[in-house]
Amino acid sequence: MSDVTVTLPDGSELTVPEGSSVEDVAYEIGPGLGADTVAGVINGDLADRHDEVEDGDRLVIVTDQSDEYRQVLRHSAAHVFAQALQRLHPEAKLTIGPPTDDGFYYDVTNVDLDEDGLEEIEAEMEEIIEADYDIERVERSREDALATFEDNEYKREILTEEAAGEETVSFYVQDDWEDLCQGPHIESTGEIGAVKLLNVSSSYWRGDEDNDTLTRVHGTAFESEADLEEFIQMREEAEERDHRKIGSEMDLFSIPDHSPGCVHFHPPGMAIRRELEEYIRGKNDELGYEEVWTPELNKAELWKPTGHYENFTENGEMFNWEQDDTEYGLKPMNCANHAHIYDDTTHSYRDLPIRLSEFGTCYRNEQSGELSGLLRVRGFTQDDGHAFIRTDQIEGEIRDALRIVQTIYGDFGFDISYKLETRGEGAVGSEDVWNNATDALKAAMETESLDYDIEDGEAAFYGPKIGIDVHDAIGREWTVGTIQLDFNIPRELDLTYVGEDNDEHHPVMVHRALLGSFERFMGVLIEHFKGNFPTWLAPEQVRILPISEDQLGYAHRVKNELGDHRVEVDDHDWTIGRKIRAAHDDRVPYMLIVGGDEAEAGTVSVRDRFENERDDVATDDFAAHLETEIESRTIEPDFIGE
RNA sequence: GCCGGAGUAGCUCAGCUGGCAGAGCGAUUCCUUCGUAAGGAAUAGGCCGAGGGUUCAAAUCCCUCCUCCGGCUCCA
Repeated sequence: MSDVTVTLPDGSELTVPEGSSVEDVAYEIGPGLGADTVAGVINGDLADRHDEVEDGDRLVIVTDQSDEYRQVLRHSAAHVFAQALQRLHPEAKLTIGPPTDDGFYYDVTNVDLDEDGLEEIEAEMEEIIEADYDIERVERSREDALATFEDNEYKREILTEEAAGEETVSFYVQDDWEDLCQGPHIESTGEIGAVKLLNVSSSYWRGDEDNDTLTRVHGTAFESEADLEEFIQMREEAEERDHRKIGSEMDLFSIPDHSPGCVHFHPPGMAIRRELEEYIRGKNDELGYEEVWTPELNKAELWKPTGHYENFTENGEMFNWEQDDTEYGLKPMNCANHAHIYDDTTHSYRDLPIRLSEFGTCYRNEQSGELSGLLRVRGFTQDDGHAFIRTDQIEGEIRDALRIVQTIYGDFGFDISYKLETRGEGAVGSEDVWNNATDALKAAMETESLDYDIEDGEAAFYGPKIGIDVHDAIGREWTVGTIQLDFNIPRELDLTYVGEDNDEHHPVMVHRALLGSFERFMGVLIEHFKGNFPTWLAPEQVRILPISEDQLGYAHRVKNELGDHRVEVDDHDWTIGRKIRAAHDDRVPYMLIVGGDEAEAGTVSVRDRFENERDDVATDDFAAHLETEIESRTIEPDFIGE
């Protein structure tokens, strides 16, 4: 018998007899590890402990101490769910049930489920766990499996497509129940310490909206009840972070029923938006952008040459209508208008780059089910900008944009990730042109030493895109800023500049939005800070709290001394304790408490939202600090303890 | 758009086996003038998301629509 050699995580190699399983290798390493083996990771993919290793494989042994263990446990929990479901609803058809980052789901059909039904199933799951059934892997012929799923077209499809060409397929059996599955799984149902079914929603078979609608049940599982408790608590905290809740508590914005997907900014929310606008204006100035403004309402023909019209009307995404025998529309993007401004005069190669920026309000008729607070809306204002450049200016232009993006997200303390979206269906322009543009973006990111994921086929129709992604409170990923490189629209619109050679050339367009849209950015910003905005952004930066009515006059004098900032005097007929409580609830960074002593001494007593306090502060000192703190965009109030 | 859930006072919610629309917080007024996370009392506030139906009687049951929430699909 010949041997095979596998590479272990520490880089060492181990030679084992051919036909050895993951578990055999583990025993070879040590009997303790062998006994603890739950599964393996072969060349990056989870594998059953009985799976054979092949020569050259990279192997990681998974025990109940491994990061992957929870994934295996949750996959088994999905099986326990499916078994419980079929005990209570034998007619239910199973499709797929994988683990996810924070739990598992199972897509089922032919059964009606609601929240009450979930409780019943959860109770049944507890019994299955209590019974501690062994989970065993059984190999069966594909023919046999097909016969088993005579009336389950989904499992049959998996067998005829994914498992095409396989002689045998694996089933996992627990008690009298089994499921077609590649595994791996834990040894017995009793290993699951805690399960919870979270909600019932829906999905499409294979994620395609032309396919059948399935019922998706989300759940989660942990090694212990304590871990589950922690998870539930984290979810509750995430709910507290929800920008819709905070937005209403802080009176930042509303999205009334009469304007679905269109945000009404209230004065406190607009204060934040204005700060963001001024901040970005500053960045655009640094980058050499000139601000313009273009209208939302245009004739539909504006978007026809570029392909925007076709792209945005295909799925009804553009608001457009006939009026006086002419078709009009609301702009879904700003580039066509900016291209017009560029094209309105002639340009020399010496003039380039020409950079136009606009806080441009766009409208897109997003599907009703997609709307979500500030994060997905129908009317939004991009901090948009288009640079018209020569090909020799591409690298510098993209790198400048990437650098400023890093500064900006650093200023807010955001964790961001980059992605590169490449040419997809419906793209305009030749593949060569796209490859050049994509390579240019890659080169710029690599020069800047940025890590990025590639998302094939996800780009806009006119050019490849760098997306800057951040997470919301419940872990959903949203693209905020973007940088896109476009060789196509300048050709389609025949935009030109006169080169050194006295010939006309097409410029290259860089489309970029640093924050993305003010709406989405504010949504993630609210969740990021949980409403506790840095002083420079806080709608109310300082609240002055007089101890009694006698100090109202002094309180207003202090307000005047603080200059042009967002300062309020609390003139309620409340006790000081109540005023402090209210200021904390309103997330005001600084409270200045003024009583008789302060009025006499000309001082203030400072309290910040962390409950730090300092008495007998000269008003000037606080005013000077406030100025500096706002100027430097400090994330947390730091007058006390600096 | 699809599947499921939900819409009651400014906010959070109770009432929903049909029978006079409720609470807490907030707001207003009065008392209190207070020293570091909610002082006391009183008052006001509602087309029970909209429209239709069943019924002697509908917040409650049925239908249609609107909006929101969670997924899916799609995107800044």
